[in-house]
Amino acid sequence: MTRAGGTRAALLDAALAVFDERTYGDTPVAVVADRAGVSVGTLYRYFPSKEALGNAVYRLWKERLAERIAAARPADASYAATFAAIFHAFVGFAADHPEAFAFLELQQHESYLNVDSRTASASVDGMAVEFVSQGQKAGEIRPGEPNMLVALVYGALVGLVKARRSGLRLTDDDLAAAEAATWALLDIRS
Amino acid sequence: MTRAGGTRAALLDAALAVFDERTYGDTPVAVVADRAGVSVGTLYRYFPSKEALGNAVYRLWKERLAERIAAARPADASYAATFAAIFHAFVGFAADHPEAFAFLELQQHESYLNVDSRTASASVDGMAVEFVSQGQKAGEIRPGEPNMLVALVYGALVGLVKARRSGLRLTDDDLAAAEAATWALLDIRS
Amino acid sequence: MTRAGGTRAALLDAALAVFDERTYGDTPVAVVADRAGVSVGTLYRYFPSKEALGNAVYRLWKERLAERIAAARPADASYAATFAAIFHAFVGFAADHPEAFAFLELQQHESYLNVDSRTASASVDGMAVEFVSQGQKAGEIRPGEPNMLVALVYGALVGLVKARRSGLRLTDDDLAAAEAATWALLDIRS
Amino acid sequence: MTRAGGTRAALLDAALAVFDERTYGDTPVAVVADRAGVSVGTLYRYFPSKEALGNAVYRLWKERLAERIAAARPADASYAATFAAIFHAFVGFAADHPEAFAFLELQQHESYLNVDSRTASASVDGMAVEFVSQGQKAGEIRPGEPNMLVALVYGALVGLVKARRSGLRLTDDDLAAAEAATWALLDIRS
DNA sequence: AATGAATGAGCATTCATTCAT
DNA sequence: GATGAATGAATGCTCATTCAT
Repeated sequence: MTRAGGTRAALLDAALAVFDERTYGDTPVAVVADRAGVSVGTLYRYFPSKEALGNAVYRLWKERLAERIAAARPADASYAATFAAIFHAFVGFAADHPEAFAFLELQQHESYLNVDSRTASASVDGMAVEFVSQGQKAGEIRPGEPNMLVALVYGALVGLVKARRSGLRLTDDDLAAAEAATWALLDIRS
Repeated sequence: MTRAGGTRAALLDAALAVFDERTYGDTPVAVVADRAGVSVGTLYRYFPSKEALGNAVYRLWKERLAERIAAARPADASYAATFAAIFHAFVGFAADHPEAFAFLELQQHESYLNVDSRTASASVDGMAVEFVSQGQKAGEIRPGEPNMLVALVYGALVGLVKARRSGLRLTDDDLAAAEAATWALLDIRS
Repeated sequence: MTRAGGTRAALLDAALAVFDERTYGDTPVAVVADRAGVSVGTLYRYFPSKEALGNAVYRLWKERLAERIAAARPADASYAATFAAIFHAFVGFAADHPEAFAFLELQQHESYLNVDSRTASASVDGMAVEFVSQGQKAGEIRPGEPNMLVALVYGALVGLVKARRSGLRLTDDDLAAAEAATWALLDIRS
Repeated sequence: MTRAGGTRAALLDAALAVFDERTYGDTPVAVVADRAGVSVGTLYRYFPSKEALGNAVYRLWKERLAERIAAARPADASYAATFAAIFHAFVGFAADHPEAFAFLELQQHESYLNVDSRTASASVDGMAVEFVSQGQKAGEIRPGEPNMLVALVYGALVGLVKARRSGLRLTDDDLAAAEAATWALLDIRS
């Protein structure tokens, strides 16, 4: 056990770590159990299958990401300011939990995600699409299919995090520039 | 055999098809051989291992993508026009070879790519970085770490293609809007 | 706990029930404990191993069967009447305790029965063989190796119970006919 | 490979042997493969699962038993003579293939037999029930539910073979007595 | 050259048994 | 006494790779 939260939390932590180092598909459950400091049998006491474990990890972190973004959104602010807040929440999440972000966005989960996990994922997307739609109505965000704009912005952010993961060192100024550039994707004035 | 190019080409075709339908990691070599209409033994006559096959597919299509982008780049044109050309080449490649694009950009290859494959990948990136650097010197592309800007743009493009793959229908107007938005990521005037 | 007899009896009851529904070999001890309403740990307080539990269940019911047959045997009666009494005891036992009879006679226990259980089993057989031998001496039962005749009769009865278990519906008249037929196996006049 | 018939036949032979020595449920597939002199992987090339292997063995021998009984049945003969022929076929089969007979009749297969196997099993039963029904119409076999009479006779035969398996030595005279006794189960004159 | 049978290490999962609380 | 979390050996099955034909 590596955490106060007990065995289950230790398993979720260990699973995230090793799923990130290798990949969900390339990680034997024995490796997860080892990392968590428990036996395979114990892992199966907490999760009925490897898939269930993968879904639990996925959902846990998607929900944390969703919460962080939801919490970051200021009540009254311009769209540019709101975007900045959301952008920082997103990049901050990726900075604080790089393994979690990489696991969520850089791996393919199609083959095992269940409906709850997909719902959690859709919730993050939904918030983003809604944000864009409202910005368009307010005349602050460029016109166009909102899902497409979200895909572009989300993809850009994922690309950014992926590049950092590959070794790209970025200063705070760089990140500020990244924010400005990404906002330009949406800004009606660009 | 499904191609004039012979058995090797048939295997590369089959591999791309099944690696896209499933995943490199989830695809038994027997499935590739079946799809190519040959036996496993024959597959191993052309490729010494599954990894070698995966690398060959990866490199083949990364190189085709690089060629298409290189060919698309106009000799003398504004940076905006050059960007438009590159954007179209990229999106056109994804439209013409959706399985290839998905295999290249939507899967994780870290665990098996060899140095040649990584070189081929870097060549696409290198062209993009060079384009951005020159644009910056010419005062047309916003300042900032060129690798970072490339990561943002490349990520946005990948996000766009991924969204289409997930079922998002886009009109030509939508794509024009996407191009404008993505160019705004770089445009010094944004 | 489902019985006045306490935890041990509850475990024996539960074990018989689930060993019949599934099979001794296919039943995890946790299922037995659950059914008895106790924890696995408690099961192991009463029985040192799964084998010990299996043997206890086996012996318990073999002994009950032996007692019932012994009790049914009339003091003075013709062999035909004695046979009828034994037959009824046997069939009555199977009717009253179908799970017990099925567990005893329809499963394979060779892999785990200990010597006490085998002794209990032999006691039932012994009574039958002795009955046949005496009947032969009295000129009422057909000649032949008594163990063989017992095997035929016992097998016929097992076949009958097995058929009922498989869904064959029998009236009282049918059962009377079965008794007559089975007696014919032994009757020197047949 | 232990047989001319090739790997598949060797696996069926090995499976019967070890399923008889232990039990279907208690036999790891690795033991079957070992006995057949092949690797586990090879076993799975011939049978998609352990269940499939179990069914194949079951069906193979049920069909052989059915064939032997069908072949033994004389065209024109009294019911007693026909019964004698069937009895001898049955006991002869058990004598010639004791492991097959034990596997078929002394184990529980309910948990894995598929519909084809059950059909094969029903074919043996069906022949017996038909024989009894016709004998009843001809006034040679005692009245009563034919399935019940078959269950008694079949059970008696199984009991006989089981006893021999347990070490009971029987002479030809004993077997003749067994036949007479078993026929008495059916004979209307008993 | 082509085939496909054979191999065996590797993986997800189960379950009898133990023991700290 | 009772509990149930923890253990880890065992099992069914897969699949990359080899090699005799």
